[in-house]
Amino acid sequence: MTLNQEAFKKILKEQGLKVTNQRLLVLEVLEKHRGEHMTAEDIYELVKVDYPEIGLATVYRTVQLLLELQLVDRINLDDGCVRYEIGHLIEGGEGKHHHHHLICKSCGKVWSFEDDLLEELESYIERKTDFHVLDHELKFYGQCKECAEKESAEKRK
Amino acid sequence: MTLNQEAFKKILKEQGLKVTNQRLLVLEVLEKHRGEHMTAEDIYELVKVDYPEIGLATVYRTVQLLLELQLVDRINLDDGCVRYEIGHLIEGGEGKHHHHHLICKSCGKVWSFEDDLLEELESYIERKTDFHVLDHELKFYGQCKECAEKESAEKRK
DNA sequence: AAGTATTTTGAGAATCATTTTAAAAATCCT
DNA sequence: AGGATTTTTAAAATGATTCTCAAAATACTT
Repeated sequence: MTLNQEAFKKILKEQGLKVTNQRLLVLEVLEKHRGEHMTAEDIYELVKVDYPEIGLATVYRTVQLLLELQLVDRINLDDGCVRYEIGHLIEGGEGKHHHHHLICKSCGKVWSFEDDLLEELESYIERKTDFHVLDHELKFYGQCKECAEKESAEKRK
Repeated sequence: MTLNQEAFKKILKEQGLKVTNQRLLVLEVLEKHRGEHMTAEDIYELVKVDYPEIGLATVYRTVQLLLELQLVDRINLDDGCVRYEIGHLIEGGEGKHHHHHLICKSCGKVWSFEDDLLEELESYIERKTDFHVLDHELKFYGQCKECAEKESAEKRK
C-alpha cells in the first residue's frame, strides 16, 4: 500500500502535479477495493469516512486524473454511471494487462476474466482493414451460476 | 423498406402494441441510415423533417422498444450519449449476426468489423468459469488510416 | 519559516442525456 | 362510430457529471 503511495507521489511530482490528501485517499480506496467496479459516488462515500471534507467534484477530478495517468481503468456497464477500478498494471510490473468483464444480465454482478486472447483477432483486423488497433474493451453478457440456479429452482416449483 | 415495415407492423400486433406513425418513422429513419450509429437526438431531427409533431421522448421510448424487440443494437461510445443502429439480422435472415466496432481515438469515427470470431473465446470462458455467456460487445480503439496519415504529415513538417 | 506563484479544492450552480408525468390524441376492437 | 386502452406530447423532473470561482493548500524561493 505504502509502496504504491510513494510511487504515486513520485508520478505526481514528475508531472508537476501536487500531492494532496484527496488524491492519496482516492487512490487508497481504489487499491483497497481492487477488483471491484466503483462509481465516483462509491469512492466519495468511502473517502468521506476518513476525510469528511472531501467534495464529490474532487473525486470526479481525481478519478479523471488517475485515468489519464493510466493508474485506473474505466468501465461502462450501461447502468447509467461510469465505474473505475485500480489498474492491473500497478502491482504486476511490466506491460499492460488486459482483462474482460462478465456481466450477469439477471443480477448485474460483474466478474473479471483475466485471459485476454485477442491478439490474434487484433492482428487479423490490422491485416483486413486500414485501422491500427491500440486497445480494446470486451464485455460478455450472460448469466452467473447463482442466477441460473435460482431460475431453474423457480421453474421446478 | 416496405417489406420490413410490414414485418414490423406484424411484430407490433403480435405483441399487442399499436402501430403508430411515430414508430414506423423511427424505424424507417434507422433503416435509411443502416450502418450509422445514431443518437436519439439524431433520429429525432430526421423524423421531424416528415413529421414535425414528434416529441423527443417518443423517440427515446421507441428506440427502447425496438431494442427490446431486438430490431436495433445499442452501442455506447463513451461520448456521453447512447447510439442505436438497425439490427443486422432484420435483413439477412436467420441467426443473430454480431459485429465489432473500430473507434478512432483521434477523430471519433466508427467502423464496423463484420467478422465475429469470438465463439472460441466464449466457449473457453464457459469451460473455465461458472458463467453462461449469452452475448458480447467488443470495441477496438485505435487510429484510422486518415488520422495516421495526418499525423505523420504533421511530423514531417 | 515566511512570501508568493500556482494548483487544487469545495460548494453550489450549470449542463445535458434521459425519464417521468399527466392530460390530450390516436389506435383498434366490436 | 363508440369506447377501452395505449401512445403521444410538452414540460417538468432526475441524476450523473462538469463547471465556476473564491478560498485553501502546496511547493518553490529566499
